[in-house]
Amino acid sequence: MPTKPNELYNILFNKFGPQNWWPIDKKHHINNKSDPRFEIIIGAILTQNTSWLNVEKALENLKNNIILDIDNIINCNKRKLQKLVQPSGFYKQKTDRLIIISRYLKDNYNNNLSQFFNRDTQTIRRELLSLNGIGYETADSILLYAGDKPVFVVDAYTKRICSRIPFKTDLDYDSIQCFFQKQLSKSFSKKDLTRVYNELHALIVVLGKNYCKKKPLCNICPIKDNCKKILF
DNA sequence: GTCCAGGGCCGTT
DNA sequence: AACGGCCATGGA
Repeated sequence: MPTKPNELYNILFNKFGPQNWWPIDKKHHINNKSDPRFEIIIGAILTQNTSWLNVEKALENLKNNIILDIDNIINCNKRKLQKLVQPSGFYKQKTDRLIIISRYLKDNYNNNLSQFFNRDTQTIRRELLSLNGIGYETADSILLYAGDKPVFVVDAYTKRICSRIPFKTDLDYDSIQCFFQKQLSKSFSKKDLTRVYNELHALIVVLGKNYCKKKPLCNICPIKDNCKKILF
């Protein structure tokens, strides 16, 4: 029997424990009465093909200069915003993307994220994907981690791990997402799916960062007995 | 110095 | 549909 997603989840959870994503700065939002969901949206854009360490530097810059909310992104001088975003790389396009989604949320939802998220998941997803700079992974990260929607996020680590185990799925985004959601729906009750998708994606990132790297560390990998790609 | 990171867009086949 | 070039920074 080939390894299945719920087994991957169990192994990684037992090994690494709960990850409690998405990482946010709670103090900032308590002190300023700002919406932590917006920081998740910002972080999802800033982390596009970028290490989280660099994203943290940009988020620090932002929080040291402006309270993290929609209006402050829109009203901030663009050059200044670019300077703050710079450590996360691709800073010009990322600055534009922050402004685009902020404008969108202001113009269409009056800065009300509860109103934005309190709708059909696929409708929200289509809207996010229509924005320049929001692709599948960014949209789904926002839906899962900010919107608390049962949507499985596929990233480069997920694709790499799927190809190595290997799972019985094609390796394009939709195929992998569909595969995980279908399989995990069989193994977990509906009320647990959001939490499971949340944890599993975070756990996959831990595995991909530390073991299933481009040059994999198969000999010490926690899933080596459930994976065919032994190459150390 | 080289490689890589929690992608997405756009132009070319 | 699939692929390549491009966008940029900082840590390992």
